[in-house]
Amino acid sequence: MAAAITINQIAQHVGEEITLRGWVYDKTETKKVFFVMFRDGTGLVQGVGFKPDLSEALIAQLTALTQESAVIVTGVVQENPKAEKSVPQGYELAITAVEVLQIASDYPITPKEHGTDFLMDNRHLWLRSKRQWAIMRIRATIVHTLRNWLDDQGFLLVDTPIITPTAGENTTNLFEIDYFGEPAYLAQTGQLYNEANMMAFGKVYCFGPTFRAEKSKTRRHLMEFWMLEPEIAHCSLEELMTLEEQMIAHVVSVVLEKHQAELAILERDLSRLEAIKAPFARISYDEAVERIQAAYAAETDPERKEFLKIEWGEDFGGAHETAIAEMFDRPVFVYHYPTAVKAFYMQPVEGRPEVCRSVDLLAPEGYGEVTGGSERIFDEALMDVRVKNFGIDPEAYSWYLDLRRFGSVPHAGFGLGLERTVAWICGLDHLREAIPYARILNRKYP
RNA sequence: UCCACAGUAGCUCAAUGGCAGAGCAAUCGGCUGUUAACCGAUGGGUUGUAGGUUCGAGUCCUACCUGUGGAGCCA
Repeated sequence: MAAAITINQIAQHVGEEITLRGWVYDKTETKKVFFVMFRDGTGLVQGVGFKPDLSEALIAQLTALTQESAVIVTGVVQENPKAEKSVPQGYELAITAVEVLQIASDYPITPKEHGTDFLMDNRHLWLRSKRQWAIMRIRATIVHTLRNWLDDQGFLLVDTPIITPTAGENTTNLFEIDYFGEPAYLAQTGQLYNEANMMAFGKVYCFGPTFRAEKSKTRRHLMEFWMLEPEIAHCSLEELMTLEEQMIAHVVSVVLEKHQAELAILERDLSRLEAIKAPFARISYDEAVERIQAAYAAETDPERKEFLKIEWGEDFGGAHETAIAEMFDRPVFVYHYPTAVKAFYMQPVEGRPEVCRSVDLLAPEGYGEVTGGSERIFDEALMDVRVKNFGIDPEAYSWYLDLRRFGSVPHAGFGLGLERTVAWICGLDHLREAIPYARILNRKYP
């Protein structure tokens, strides 16, 4: 019995007879030759069966194989530069034996084109496709790299709860659940707990799913998405930006280093990723508004022009973010947003309380806001005023207000939307492909 | 919630108000180191639902359902 290996190890076994455990990805049969593409989760390799060399029994087995049938296949690894659809490229398997575990019939996803609705209904099967394979592997690397990088920088992972008694940011847009007769909510953010954890451990982060019951119906929104949220004691907004740009530039470089094959499958423009080097541009909200207004003045298409309209004080829409991002070849920080459009806990700018010490990072190519962060208010009296003005019940937040009473320090933090980061790095046109099972408006199946 | 578009074979789509079709997939046969292979044959339909106009509706009208794209909201 030949040694069982995985396809990603195949280059180390040229000339050897090996065994693969996987599935049939595709099959072409001619009078003389079988070409069976196998996948095993680690890669794709074409198996070749030259009929005159095969036993009748093996020919019968290969004839019966269908797309997505489960097989254990044995063969001799050969180099073949023409095997360019394989991953890794350049290898194929001369089939010597096949053990069939299950014959699949009428697999719904064919090599031809399909519509979004059909693919989303078959997401559990769609994940087997080459493109989804590439995305999920890059997503895993992004998660791994982000966490490792923070760990190496002295951050401590401290998990925050998913079931929470009160709203994190916005009082609407919460998923309410029945907590033994009491209302509770799925977390929109771990940030408030993060601040408590930061006071305990200095530099912390949480990473987990967050939930927004927004009736958003765009390519940039999910009801359930994963967020990485670092929170740092004694950190200024400028230091926060430096941390973010180093972290993100590092993640992009690791993906470029480890996932050339996956990026090729996704047909990603590598030059756009290779440009992602720290430092990133930093512009104020004031400057951003001026730049958008200039773009508005220059825009000739009346439809596009309408979306670019903006007055100082308004938050950015998708078109505004894209217009700003298009002016740079790498992500751009926009800082000091109007206090009125941001959350209650953001520190006002000294001498200019109408803007706050907040910063969003806009990804290139129209991928929008990938991080949002700020310095937090640490003065107890100011926090009390803000809580009152935002109509927040101080009783429900008394544990949070305690943080300003017991050893309050200046601090800052941000949240990074994982799916937006994945979509940007992979060059996806919709967030639904950036997460295994997307929860989007009116869709929770499968 | 609002705006726009769409719903016809397993999938992707055609069909001036007048016989409901093609490609792919499936099945069968042929052919070729193929890789979205190619060639031939076969099977496959309550045209999203309900109602209306009409001699006649996939097509026009009304309502609803579902989906897609976008707005607002946000990461």
